[in-house]
Amino acid sequence: MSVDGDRRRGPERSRRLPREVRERQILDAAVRVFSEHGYHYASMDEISDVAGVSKPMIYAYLGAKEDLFTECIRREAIGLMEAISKGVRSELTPDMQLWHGLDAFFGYVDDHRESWLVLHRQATSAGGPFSRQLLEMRARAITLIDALLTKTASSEGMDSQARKGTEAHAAALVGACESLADWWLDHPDIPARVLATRAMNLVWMGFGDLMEGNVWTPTHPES
Amino acid sequence: MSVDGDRRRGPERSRRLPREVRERQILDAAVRVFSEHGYHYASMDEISDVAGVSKPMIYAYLGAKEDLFTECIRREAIGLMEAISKGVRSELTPDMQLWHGLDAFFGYVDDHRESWLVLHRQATSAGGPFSRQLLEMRARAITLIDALLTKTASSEGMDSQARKGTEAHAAALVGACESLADWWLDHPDIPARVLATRAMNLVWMGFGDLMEGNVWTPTHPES
Amino acid sequence: MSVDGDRRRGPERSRRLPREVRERQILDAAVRVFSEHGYHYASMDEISDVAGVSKPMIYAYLGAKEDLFTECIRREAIGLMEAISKGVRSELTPDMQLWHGLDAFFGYVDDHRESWLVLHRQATSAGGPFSRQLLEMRARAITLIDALLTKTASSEGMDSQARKGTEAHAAALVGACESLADWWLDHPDIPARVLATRAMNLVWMGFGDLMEGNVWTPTHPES
Amino acid sequence: MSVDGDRRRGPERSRRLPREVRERQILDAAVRVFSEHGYHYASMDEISDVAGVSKPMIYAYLGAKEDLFTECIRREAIGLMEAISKGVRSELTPDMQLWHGLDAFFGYVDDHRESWLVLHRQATSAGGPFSRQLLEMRARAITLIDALLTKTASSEGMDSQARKGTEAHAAALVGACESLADWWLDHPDIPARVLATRAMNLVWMGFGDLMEGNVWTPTHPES
DNA sequence: GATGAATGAGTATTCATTCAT
DNA sequence: TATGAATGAATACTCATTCAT
Repeated sequence: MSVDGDRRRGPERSRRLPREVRERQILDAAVRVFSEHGYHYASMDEISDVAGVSKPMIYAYLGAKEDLFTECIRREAIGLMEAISKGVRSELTPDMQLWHGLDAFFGYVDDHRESWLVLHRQATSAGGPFSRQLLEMRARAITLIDALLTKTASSEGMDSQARKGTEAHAAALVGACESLADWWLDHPDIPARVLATRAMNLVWMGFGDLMEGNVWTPTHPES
Repeated sequence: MSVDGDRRRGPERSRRLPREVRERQILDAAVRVFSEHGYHYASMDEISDVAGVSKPMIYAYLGAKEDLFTECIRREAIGLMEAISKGVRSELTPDMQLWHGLDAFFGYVDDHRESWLVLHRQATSAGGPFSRQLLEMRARAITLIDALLTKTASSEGMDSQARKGTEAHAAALVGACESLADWWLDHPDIPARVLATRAMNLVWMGFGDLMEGNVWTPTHPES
Repeated sequence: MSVDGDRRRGPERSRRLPREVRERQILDAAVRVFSEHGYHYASMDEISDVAGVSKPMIYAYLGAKEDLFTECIRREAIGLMEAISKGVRSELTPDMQLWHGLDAFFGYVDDHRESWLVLHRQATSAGGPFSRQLLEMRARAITLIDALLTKTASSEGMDSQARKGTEAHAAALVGACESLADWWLDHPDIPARVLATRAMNLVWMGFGDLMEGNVWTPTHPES
Repeated sequence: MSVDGDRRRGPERSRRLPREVRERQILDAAVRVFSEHGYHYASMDEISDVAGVSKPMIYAYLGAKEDLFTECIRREAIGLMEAISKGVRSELTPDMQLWHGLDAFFGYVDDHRESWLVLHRQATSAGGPFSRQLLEMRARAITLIDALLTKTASSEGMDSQARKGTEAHAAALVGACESLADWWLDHPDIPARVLATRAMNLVWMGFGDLMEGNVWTPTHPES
């Protein structure tokens, strides 16, 4: 299948490294391979090859293929959530929190396409036990957004009926962002910030407003 | 692996059926099995079992596993798009077209969970050659929505900058609907119509409006 | 494997033919397919296709694949032997009999490459039960030649030691002719008669004589 | 299919052998099985069984069935050609070179029936990509003999017409030897040397001479 | 700590062959 | 007579996983 004779190798297979380093090597390789071929078409052989480590090491350090994949997702999910969390500072107003969160999200995806691919494409549908990891992250994201929306809503005295819908609304927003990120892969010239703005408008203004020329913009644009 | 000893069988293995019928049987079984286990964990053995047909028939009629899966996607994608198309009648105003399209979408997903699972979850990430089929359908959906949005925009004299964004907006909407449909799986009590309404509001009104009590509703609610 | 979409078909699948005709149709197709792909790579499907007859017919008329192949060999072997026999008329002197036999052999191979391929290449090594059929034909040929050689030998008072070797000599001659015929496939410009002459010289004169300019030629060259 | 319940096993399945050794074991087993059943009827299962090695090892070390078979042919062809080359020492006169070459050939076949079977029977007709390997060896042999004949011919002032025929003559000789070797399988009592002598006489003297009592003999008969 | 050697268990795919019509 | 429909049985090949060193 993978015919490339000059198999790119990872680190020059230096010996006797501390466990911590090895683990990172392996995970890096795994993310790369998983993002390239998908969970099922990725073989432990290739991962060990790319990592510059023998297969038994992988099993010793990170367990079976499933565990390895799960760990990949976990690591990348944490990375993504951390990036987002950094943006969402609690001293900001809800809408600015949301804006910075979106901005951080698209910025992260921009910088870590492989991570994003693993998280979104592979993890979603790799099969059984992985979705959970992913769904949890998604759930966290939805909850986060839901909280923001709810806070806004209650502070502005939103009627109770609309309030009920915030969770669904948050789910929709997450999906919209994922979809935008996907769509982005085919339109790579667009800067991250533009996408973030679009997502923000989608949530905040709605298409109806857009038509009337009401566009949301960050009040204090940065950098 | 598959532990159910009393393997459920499909049709009572009646013999000598015309090709057309068998093909449908097989596709039905395939959709069922693929939606349940995912592409990779689905085995031809189980599919043939569920279809009540021997494996050689499957290969004779529908080709290798890849072809079979592709055909599943194709059939379901067509089904979904037809359902939607039925809603989007061109004599309606754009917003009503959009509304009926969304309504049809959620209605279809409600009635054909398996089909939706195959289309959304499995096909997205099954690996190589399948995404294309899927991406095409998605692209068609995006184009369709884009057209609606653009028509509205131009008829209402939208400024050119916002008009540029309609495709991304459409992509976001598609993603949002997918995500809503997914989220729905965990909240099955909500009626399809409610979701459609929410999606419509998301697109049309934006959250800002929602907070102000501006809620879009179909002018002529039906049934 | 066989990708030719416009699968050449045999006779226009006319119906209700007498058994005899059908059998010939089938055998013709079989010889063609076997000679092209070899016994194992030939599929009953392709044969039935080429013959313009459904598979059950083949089984009804000619039995299983093995039987079919055996019958092919039988028919072609008979054809070849008959051609040769026609040349070897008993009223001729032994050397002229041999000469005409060789001439007939190369002439036949020239006219029936497919038959020859089936007989020589496929039948030789197709595996178990076929070689017999082939070996029998070969044995008949060897016996025939042996008889000629022996007759010559005894009529010329050959010493008994040399006489013992005639069978091996005959075997060698048969092999030499086969090899020549094979070699011929790569040098198709050479006329059949030239090869026959060469074979004759090989047997009759030996290389030593050839060097001395002793060349055997048919005394009465024809047409 | 293979009915011998008490499947003979190869080496006592000793563990942890270096790759080189395993490869030889596997090739030995493969030659044995291929020579016995032929390429198509030989199953990888049986080969792995006979080799005392699991199938994955075979694939890891020697590749797919085709590759394995090709490698068998290559190894055996090299063995045969080396044996012959040892006999054909360039300081000898051409006829003695030829004689020793023939002697070496029949000696080798005598000692390695299985190898010969694989080379001659199976490789000839196994189907597609193998014949090449074989045909190359054959071509080498023909060229070798052709060179010998040509050298003799030119040194003795053979006329140009006869000289042209040496390649065909060589091809015929190769075929004759193969045929003799085959025929030998049914007459195993005959010593190799006798066959070599007969082949030599066939080439060198021709039947005509034989009848006159002219027999070629090695001037310095050995062991 | 690190790995080359080794395998069990599974899966897609094919093909000769035979009913039922 | 003639065939489309149907299958049992086999086989090549792969991959995650684990010893023995």
